[in-house]
Amino acid sequence: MDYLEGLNPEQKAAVLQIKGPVMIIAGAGSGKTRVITFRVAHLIRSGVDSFNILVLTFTNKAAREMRERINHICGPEAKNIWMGTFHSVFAKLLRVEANRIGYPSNFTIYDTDDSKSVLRAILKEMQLDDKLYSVNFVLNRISAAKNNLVGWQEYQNNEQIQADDFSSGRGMLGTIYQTYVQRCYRAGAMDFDDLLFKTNELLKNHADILNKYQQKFKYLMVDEYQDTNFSQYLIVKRLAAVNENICVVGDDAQSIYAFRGANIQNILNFEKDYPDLKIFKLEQNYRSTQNIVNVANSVIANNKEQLKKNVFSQKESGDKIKVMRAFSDNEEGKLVADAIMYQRTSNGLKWHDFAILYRTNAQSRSMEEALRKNGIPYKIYGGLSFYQRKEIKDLIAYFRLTFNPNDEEALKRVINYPKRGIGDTTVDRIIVAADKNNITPFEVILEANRYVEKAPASLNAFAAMIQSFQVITKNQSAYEAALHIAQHSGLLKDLYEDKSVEGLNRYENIQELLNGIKEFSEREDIEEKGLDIFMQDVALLTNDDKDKDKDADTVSLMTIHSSKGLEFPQVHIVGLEENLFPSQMSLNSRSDLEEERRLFYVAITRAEYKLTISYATSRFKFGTLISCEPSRFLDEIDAKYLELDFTAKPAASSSFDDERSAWTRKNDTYTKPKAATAPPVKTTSILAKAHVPSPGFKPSDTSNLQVGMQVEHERFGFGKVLTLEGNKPDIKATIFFKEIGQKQLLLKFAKLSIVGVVE
DNA sequence: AGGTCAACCCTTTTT
DNA sequence: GGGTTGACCT
Repeated sequence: MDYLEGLNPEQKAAVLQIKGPVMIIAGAGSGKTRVITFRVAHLIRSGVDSFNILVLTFTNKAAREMRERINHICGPEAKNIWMGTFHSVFAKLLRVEANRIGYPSNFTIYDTDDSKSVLRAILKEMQLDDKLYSVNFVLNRISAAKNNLVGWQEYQNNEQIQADDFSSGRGMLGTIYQTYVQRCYRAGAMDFDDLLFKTNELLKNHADILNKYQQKFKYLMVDEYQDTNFSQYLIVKRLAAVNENICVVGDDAQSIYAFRGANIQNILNFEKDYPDLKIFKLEQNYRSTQNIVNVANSVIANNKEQLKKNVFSQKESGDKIKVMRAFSDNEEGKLVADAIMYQRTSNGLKWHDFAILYRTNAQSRSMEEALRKNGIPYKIYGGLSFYQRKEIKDLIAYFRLTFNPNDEEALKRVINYPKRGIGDTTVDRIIVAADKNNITPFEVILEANRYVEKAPASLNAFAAMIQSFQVITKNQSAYEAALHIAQHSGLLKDLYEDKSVEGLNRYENIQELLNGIKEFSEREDIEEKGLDIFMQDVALLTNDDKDKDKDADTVSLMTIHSSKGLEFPQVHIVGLEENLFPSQMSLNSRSDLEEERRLFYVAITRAEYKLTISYATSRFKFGTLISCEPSRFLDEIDAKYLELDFTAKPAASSSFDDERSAWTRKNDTYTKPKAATAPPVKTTSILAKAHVPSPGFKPSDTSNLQVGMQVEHERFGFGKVLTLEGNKPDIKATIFFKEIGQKQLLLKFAKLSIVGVVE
């Protein structure tokens, strides 16, 4: 039992308790990952069949790393464990059982963009006020319903929900929800929430299937349990109901995903579901200095709802937490960059010892600029992932359409990209015909001449192309098929011909995706290697799943949310300002504000020995300068842990005799140098303001327009006709306009009035 | 059908 | 400040 050495008593007890319900409350930096991996290893060593273990994690990355570590201890047995995110594990399960709920096993997984696009179409068709029914609002509402296992029927029949919707003037939400579900079904698609919703449906309505998986997953572990939602909670509860070998691990203080449906009550009330529960608390923080741990504790103490624990560190007390003030977001970037430069040089550190954490992605820009100016290498984590880039989504849409021609979002994406003369009008006609005849859009295209008026010949060609792809993917390897599709769709050529920097980049990204598929084709540890298998969980892959150069020596930039679980020797938390952190959206309720505070807690506890916090007193927001107040969270830190660094001062220096009051003083003693707050200059183009039509301007009949005539154009002003070319309806005129110069106009469109014949 | 330009959101956080 | 949408032009 060598792996049990080096665990503290509490960790060891948690690892050894393999039977019955277990809850491990793991404070930040308390060795949680070790405990989980060792516990799984211990299950296997104790004779549990690795096929009977299910481990649910928050990210794919966490699952991969854990599997590697278990593999290290237990060898290849580790491969048999079902391990992954809720979404990927149950997507896999649903593909096996899809026919039981009326879905094809090759169902598409719609990502958030797809979902929004479906909703946009529905809202447009229903002609609803897009202020009242914004896509984001509607999607959130539907998502919340699904995460609470409220289907559209129940949504429509629930008096409370209906009363709420009607009182806010959004009585159509139930109908939108219904249409959305039906559209997804018609497209053979599930959205992210469906993966959990449908799993619940499956387990609830099919006793044999529930029984099958209860027998299979005799041992369950759930990581980051504080971030599970009701839908996830119920899946776990159902699966664990017979054996009750359920172990959840988490930290209520780090629950930061309530905004997307996570329910902190799942962990706070876990004991109620399992009276025999054994609770273990990991309270020793092995990551950070005492000062950092104490600061974190003092902040989180302001929250009411939490499980009791006492996180402590036995490391040195360490440096105080430095607080820097800047006068603008750009200056904040500069201060941070300078501090990193200084620290690296004077302590012989690497760039990768530093992380900059922020509340919102938009804050990365000022940081990036400062780092670039100083020649500091950096990498942004999160943000737009590889798989969210347009060109990647385009090619993947071709793949999706090949395997599931009913995938309407994929169809809309590529039917006219690259351009093949199938415009919006034709697409609209296809959709209308599909609705009318109760068939899918692709079925309409297959018989375009029958269903679509003025169907362009390119429609038939498009259908034939997709069908040829279907043949190719059956007979060729994933890589060969993918390359074939990239070439024959015209996508590769289209990108190749774009010689701009971005175009080149896009072309390279496609090459990279193809390379990835090639690697997949050549893998030896899996049997099925078709493109269809590669595609199965592409929608679930995220940023950290494609880290090619993670060993690079760079400063890390990321949102606090994506920093969860990571640690860095030196951490900068930036933008500690009211309305930014805590976010303005969180100020209305105690629970939202407490979530912000937990977020701050997470940020603080990423640091090993040096933590620097900064804020700016003014910042650009939506292109305009606003002034900012220091965050209330700064007030919550006991001053004895802090070291204020206000050396960056504007010309008119300020007096900070009373340091504590510096935060709270609403009107700083110095006057902020009046930044250029002149109204933003409207950069109207020369064209736009070129001409105001003469009073009574009216386009005249131009069928007998002659070269040399003087004309007036609605926007371009007065000019003279230089040449006329082309035949009847498509006559093109070259006209020299006094104000803007020469232009070519098609007479059938141009709004011209003949002023006179001169010369 | 397709390209260009102004107006319009917008910023929480993401599996 | 930046990306997306819709109107208008060709």
